[in-house]
Amino acid sequence: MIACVKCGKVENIIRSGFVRGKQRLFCKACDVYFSVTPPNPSTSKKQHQTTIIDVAKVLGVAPSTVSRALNNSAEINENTRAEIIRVANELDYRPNLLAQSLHRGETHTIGVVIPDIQRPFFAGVVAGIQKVASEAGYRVMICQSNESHNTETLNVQALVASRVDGLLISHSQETNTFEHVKLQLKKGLPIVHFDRVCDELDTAKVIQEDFAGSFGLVEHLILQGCRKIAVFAGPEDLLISQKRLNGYLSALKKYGISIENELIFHSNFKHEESIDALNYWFSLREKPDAIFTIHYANAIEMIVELKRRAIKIPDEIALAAFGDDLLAALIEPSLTVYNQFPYLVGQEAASILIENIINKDTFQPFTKTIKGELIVRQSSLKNLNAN
Amino acid sequence: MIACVKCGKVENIIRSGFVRGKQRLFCKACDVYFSVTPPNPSTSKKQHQTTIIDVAKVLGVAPSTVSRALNNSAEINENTRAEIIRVANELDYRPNLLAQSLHRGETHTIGVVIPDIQRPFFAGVVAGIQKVASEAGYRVMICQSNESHNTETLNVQALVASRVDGLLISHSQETNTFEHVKLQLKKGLPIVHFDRVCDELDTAKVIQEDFAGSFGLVEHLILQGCRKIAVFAGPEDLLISQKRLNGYLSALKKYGISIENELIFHSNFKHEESIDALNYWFSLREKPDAIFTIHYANAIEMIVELKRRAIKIPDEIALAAFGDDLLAALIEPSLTVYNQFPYLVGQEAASILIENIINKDTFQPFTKTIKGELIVRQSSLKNLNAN
DNA sequence: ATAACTATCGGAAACGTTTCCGAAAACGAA
DNA sequence: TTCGTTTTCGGAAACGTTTCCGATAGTTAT
Repeated sequence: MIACVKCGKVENIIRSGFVRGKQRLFCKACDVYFSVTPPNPSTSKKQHQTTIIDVAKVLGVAPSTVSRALNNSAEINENTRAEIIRVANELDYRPNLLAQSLHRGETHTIGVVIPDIQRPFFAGVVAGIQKVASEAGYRVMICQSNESHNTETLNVQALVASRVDGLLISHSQETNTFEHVKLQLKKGLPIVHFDRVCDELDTAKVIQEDFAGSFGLVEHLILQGCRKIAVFAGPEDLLISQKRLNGYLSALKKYGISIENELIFHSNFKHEESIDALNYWFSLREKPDAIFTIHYANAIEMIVELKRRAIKIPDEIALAAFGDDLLAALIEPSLTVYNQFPYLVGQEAASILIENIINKDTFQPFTKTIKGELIVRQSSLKNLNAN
Repeated sequence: MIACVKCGKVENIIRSGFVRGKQRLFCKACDVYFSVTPPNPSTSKKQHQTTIIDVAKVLGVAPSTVSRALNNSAEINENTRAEIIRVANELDYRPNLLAQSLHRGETHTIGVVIPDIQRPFFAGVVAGIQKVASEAGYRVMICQSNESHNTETLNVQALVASRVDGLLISHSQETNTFEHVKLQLKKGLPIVHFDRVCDELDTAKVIQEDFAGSFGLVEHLILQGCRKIAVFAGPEDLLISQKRLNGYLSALKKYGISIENELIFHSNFKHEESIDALNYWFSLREKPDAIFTIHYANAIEMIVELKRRAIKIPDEIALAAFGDDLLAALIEPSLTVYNQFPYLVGQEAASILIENIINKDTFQPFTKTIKGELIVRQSSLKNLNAN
């Protein structure tokens, strides 16, 4: 028979139901309800990371004293501090950043949303981001959208839940509405866009010379004597595709070359589409004498296919592409490209975001353009080959 | 004149020093000390992420009620739950994972330490890791050691401070002592090694067939008629280099080919060393007729250099390498390789780690070997070219 | 009417860390 | 000795969330 938790007597106890799998009792004398608590299971000493409380116990001081010692406070005796630091090192104390960040209201973590880490451009950007972040004492949390708007939205939500101090975003191909970003911007979260930016949001941006780079590549093809230049573009909604396409159109216009719609092929950058475009263009009565792809991987795919068809590059058809990689230099013929300097893009983006985080109240969003470089290689050198 | 905080009188007040930039006062009547607190600065309503407390205030319920509603508790009325969920969505409530993880004692985050994200092998591994982790509800935090033992140690410490639930580690080239990992293992942190593992630690491991892959590549070269096969190895301390070198040695032995020390070149995988090795080998009285590199990037570098020297591959010298990439297939001559399937390595490693995290008390470390694939390409096909 | 049960809400305390404050001892000046 | 200062420690409360418990109203069975 169970005794009352208040008076200790058993004669006035009646049952009062089962709640949460446990018998509840009522003492009529005291007007008190209570549960029958099972015997305390042996709380085995569980392995865990050392806490400030563990260090404090070893030394017989308060946790606040340990904290002061480890954090350059003036209100700690130097001998006490040295002793605390000694024990903390002995016990391999590592601050719990969860607790620390919860208290401080900042995590020193920046979230990065990119389409695909396996793409050399984005791997390069991430490397640049990590370099700058690391030097500024920030961690980096990377998410991949895999070109899906929905995944991108989930990524943003997960990073917000992790309470990142700021976001670096390069949008997925699919993303054409931006509520998920707008909402966080409104809440005051620092956000910097890079590469695939969004013109309707007042964020800082790091972009490349999409227009000028494109213009320069097409101009170079024109100066090589090309007159029927086909362009393999991306989705019509994708801002960088629009800009690069405009550079193409502008170069044609400058040199008085008429624009032919059948030479403009819109795609989702897929391999099969590279082949489709080639098939289409080579079925025309007048074939193109040059191809410009706005994403270099498609140019690689086309080089492989043209070589398979024994079509001579650049004699029969020249190639030029936006973006660079070691492969572009080593494939034969080597590919004429516009190098975007992804590592530098990453560095700039991280640098601007950190400035935004630190000077949150005064930061004014701006756009930083990273100047790329036209690299002429074998794939477009028609005149040289004419010798 | 300031009044006593206790009795409200001013006549018994004396000064009692300056502490923390503020005047302290003493009331002789009450025997009470206090500071002069400056007027409360206007606490402007600061923008922040919505908390459970915000939702609770809107509805006039307790925070614990909101928590119960959002977490499938049985002790919440369905109407109350629906109302709370409605308001939470309206206010875009996102759980604060810092607080949640602090309470639950787990972060659902796994830490990954790799040498370099820009290396396609590791980018592929990371992609595989992220796939499995994401499906299991885990986040991934990636750190790069940049082949430095010290940076690797700092990475581990940072991840521990972030209270990751487990670690996936591929060691840097420099790392030859493992105290930093042993310490965390002793604290019960789940750890899985992949690729560059450590044999002295009782962790689960995901490895490739270093020996067998190497053996197969060298055997293939021998069957192509090569008899003076040079090997471009890594640092002597690096375990994967040792294993791949052993595969080389074993294949030579199987076919009764004597081992010549000048054909074994140890390096740190640097580009300049690729050139150094070629210079050395071509200065020998008897030049090698094949080269096996244990890291494919060096083979690429050598192909470029040999072509520059107008040395015919594979007629004069064949090449084969450990590791694969698109570039290996597209360079000319295309490179014979052992493909390690990095994405699969990443998937397996993440899968094992998550199992370790979930079944922490019963998990037994084991080693999983990922079977790779020998891919014969142009760089080693001597017999075919003899026609 | 009494006993026993169920449903569901609010409050308290925990997680680890930080920072503010008072307490109290020590010191220096008048 | 009194007044005024400095040093430095411990305690309390905050950060956001979760989970345990009791409180209390309602329901059912005897």
